[in-house]
Amino acid sequence: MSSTPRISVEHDFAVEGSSQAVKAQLRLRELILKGQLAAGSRIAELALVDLLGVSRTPIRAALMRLQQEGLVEALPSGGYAVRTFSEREVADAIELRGTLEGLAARLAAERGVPARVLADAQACLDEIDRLLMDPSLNDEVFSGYVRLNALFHRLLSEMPGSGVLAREIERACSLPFASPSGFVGVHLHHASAREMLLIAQHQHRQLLDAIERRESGRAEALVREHSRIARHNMQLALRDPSACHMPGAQLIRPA
Amino acid sequence: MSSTPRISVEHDFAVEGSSQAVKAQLRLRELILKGQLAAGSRIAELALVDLLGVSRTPIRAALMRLQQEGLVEALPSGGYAVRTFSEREVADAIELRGTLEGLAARLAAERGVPARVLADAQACLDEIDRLLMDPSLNDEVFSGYVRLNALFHRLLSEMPGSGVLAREIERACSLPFASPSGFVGVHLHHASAREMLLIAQHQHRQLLDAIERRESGRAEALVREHSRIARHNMQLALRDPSACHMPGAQLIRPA
DNA sequence: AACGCTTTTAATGTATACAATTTAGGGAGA
DNA sequence: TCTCCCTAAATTGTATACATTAAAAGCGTT
Repeated sequence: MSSTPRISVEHDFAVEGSSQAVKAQLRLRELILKGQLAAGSRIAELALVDLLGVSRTPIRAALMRLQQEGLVEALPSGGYAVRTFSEREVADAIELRGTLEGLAARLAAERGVPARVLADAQACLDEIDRLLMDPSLNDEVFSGYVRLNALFHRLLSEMPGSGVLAREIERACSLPFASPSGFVGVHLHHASAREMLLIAQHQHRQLLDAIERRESGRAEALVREHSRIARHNMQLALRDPSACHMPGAQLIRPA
Repeated sequence: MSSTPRISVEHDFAVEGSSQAVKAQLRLRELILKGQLAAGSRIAELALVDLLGVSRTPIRAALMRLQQEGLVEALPSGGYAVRTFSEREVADAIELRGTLEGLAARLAAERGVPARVLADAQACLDEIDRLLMDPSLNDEVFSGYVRLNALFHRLLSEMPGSGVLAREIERACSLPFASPSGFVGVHLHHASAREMLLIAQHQHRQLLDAIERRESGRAEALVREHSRIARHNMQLALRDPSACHMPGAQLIRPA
């Protein structure tokens, strides 16, 4: 890459060095996504005190934040429960993300993007190209793709220079199956695995081209179509849940 | 109206009968929007204890919720401050709402809308028509318009039957100047006041027609154009701030 | 007089005790 | 046996005390 990405991915070691509330939030999210808290079940705060080793105050703060993220829902009688999602809700969340990213792409094309950000995005796509030249698609290559794909989408959300929109997109991506890299690993052991990534990468290239040419309508349409891949992958994953080892997949209740 | 609206507007008397945290949230929001807490200033929790008469615990909960609403921002050194908005941020928030409502309109047209909801929306528009027949446009008529306009947009957000999307739209409307009725009172003492409302109402009618005819592209485009009225009103308001008595207007910092 | 350091003050983050509400369980009655 | 109600346990909501950290004021030095 031409420059160091300014936004780093969350790492587990970030759990240390922050406030107890943030620690609790990260640990709780991990517990929910790994399925260690039964989907749909009530979350007892006292149980988390023993489990996380912090008092109820930061736990309550973490639960409120996770509610805003959408991972837990507030019960009418008080307290929280691990949220579950219907197939339609997942599809809607993906559609929502696609629409928001489409808005970002349109505004980026209309307003113009700083050369530095465009260069970063180009370098990110070059990096993905380099990865996809390897036909083996082993786990290392794959996790590299996931990281770079997330980076590209993050750069896209920053292109219009709108904090309001960037925050909204980040919110929409907080659910793992709504995020750009959510269902990307569905075909991993499937023949069409590499093909899908090549198609997605082609859309990445066309999108960046449209933004550079200030073709806002084309940019928006491309992003929306791009999000359909995630939706397609989701439908595949629900047909064969065993092949889907995405964190949080058990939160999706079968139809 | 043909049926009682199932969603009521927030009333002040709802402050009683809820939890202390909700009371604090509503009271705090009122304080911020009325400008009783200086824009951009830090919010001392202990000061709110005296001001609101509740302990710090529900106050902290309220502040976290208001942060998610966007009215306050977390300071890096801890605590919160009353948030301020640039003109561009306000414009982006309006554009965001327009885009989300556009998605709702498109999905409503594609999926179809329950007859009951459509009837409610029609009745709501009829009611607005009846109001606009009065050429005087006094305060009572005007506040009635604001209420019915908010109701119509609420019905729109529910039309696709997507909780995910409805929640997101509600979030986007939580900022008063991003909400559908935010800047609607700008022309109140202006010659073009009634004209603008008539134009907006025409767009309402066309939108509902498009949704009923399942013309999703038209429906989405209409809603986006509809949101441009709010943007236009905002620009008018910033030219003549004295005429703008919208709650929270002082949170917008001049360019 | 201006800058920097130390000390003091005040504010937030956290833990815990208490109150109020909810939920589960058991017993009496139909 | 099922239902309803009443009691008791458990859980959440709230208040408050404590700890930790940031802000501010005062003092000394340059």
